[in-house]
Amino acid sequence: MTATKPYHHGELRPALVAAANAIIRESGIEKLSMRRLADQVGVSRTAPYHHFKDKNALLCAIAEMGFEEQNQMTREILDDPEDNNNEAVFARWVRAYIRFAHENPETYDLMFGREIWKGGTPTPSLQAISKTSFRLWVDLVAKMQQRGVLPGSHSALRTAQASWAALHGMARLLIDGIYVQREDLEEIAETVVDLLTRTTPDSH
Amino acid sequence: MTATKPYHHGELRPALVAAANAIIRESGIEKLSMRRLADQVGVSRTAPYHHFKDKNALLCAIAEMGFEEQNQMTREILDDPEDNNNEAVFARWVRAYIRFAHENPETYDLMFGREIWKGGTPTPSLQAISKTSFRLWVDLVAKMQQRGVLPGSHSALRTAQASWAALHGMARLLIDGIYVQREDLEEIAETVVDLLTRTTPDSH
DNA sequence: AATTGAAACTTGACGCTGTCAAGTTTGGTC
DNA sequence: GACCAAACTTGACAGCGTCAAGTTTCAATT
Repeated sequence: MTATKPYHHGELRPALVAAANAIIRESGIEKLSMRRLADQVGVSRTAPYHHFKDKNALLCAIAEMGFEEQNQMTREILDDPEDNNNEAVFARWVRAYIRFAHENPETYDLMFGREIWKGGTPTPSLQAISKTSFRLWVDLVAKMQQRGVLPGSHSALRTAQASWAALHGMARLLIDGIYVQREDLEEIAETVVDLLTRTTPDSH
Repeated sequence: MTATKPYHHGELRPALVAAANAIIRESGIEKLSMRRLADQVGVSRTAPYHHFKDKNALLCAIAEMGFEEQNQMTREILDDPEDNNNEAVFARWVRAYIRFAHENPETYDLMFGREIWKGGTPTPSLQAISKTSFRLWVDLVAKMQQRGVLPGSHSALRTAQASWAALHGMARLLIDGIYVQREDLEEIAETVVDLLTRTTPDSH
């Protein structure tokens, strides 16, 4: 084993992302600083700037990973071969979405929060993947409309926007802990699903 | 006019709040610093600390004002004497909520955002007024349930939590500008209202 | 095998931040 | 007129993002 640490780290970029993820997971985004991060990985303060233009760029990279994970999750549900059960798919997705937000609150904040989308400047690639992510959601909504699980009274896009807003609001409720006891969240999610999926009286 | 500025400002606290509000309105929360604020008002860096324990306390005070404004808005709609029109009240409230978020995005962020509720420590008085605010919302939801505008399938509390999540999600959509063109927002709001207010088939 | 150029990394510095400690000025009360 | 508490100031410290200039290393060309 090479005891003397080499000048070149060799795997700095992935190491940085991993360490950054660990920090935000354990201490929150506000505790993540470029200097602390560099320290943790064992390089000098400015070394990270050779792999990320900005702190913003670093945060975007983390958010991007979050979208990748979430998209994969969505695709699994969308492409489930033995998806005979019309009703359950939508509820399953909602549960999965909330679970993701619950298990990765800080990443979720980066993905959808002010830090990047308002304060900072989302990377082109981040914009791209978030767009893809939403498109997947629209697809799923359209499918649910065809099945009569979601009402077809508005376009798939509008319905997707409206229902995603509901989901996002719940995630925020969960993460920020306002207006809600954490134990109640599951029941609230159920309520949201019920409110959204009540098909119109003209079913048949 | 007293040309030589006196040692005691006399109205520092309100002046600070006003200046802080102006700063966040024009430049966003991230541009608000205690030093810049003090500078703007014309006092030394640490003068504000005699009126606010913390930066956090200052932010809480601003958020509190936001809740006061919003609560007054809610009460006006709740207590409207000539409220004959069952349907419209709910939609009106939703529009008002979204308008508030649209016109005071930075204040809205403070009221419900991470900065205070996760990062910082909400003042007791802020907690109190936000609780009041939510209670008003539950009251309105209960009223709407009695009128059959909102479904009574779940308790007023759950329904309020779920529907508020939808509203909050829309506000975030609007403010952060993700997944949505600003012009579409009105139509999306309408969609949300439609989704929530479709009364169940068992109306009578 | 030596040279060269780019990439990875370091140290130093600047201006910004929140806030603590200690000192100064002021207005009101006994 | 003395005194005290409140309002306010200056100085200081540690931390932040990041730019500029220097050093080390690796890999490819000659």
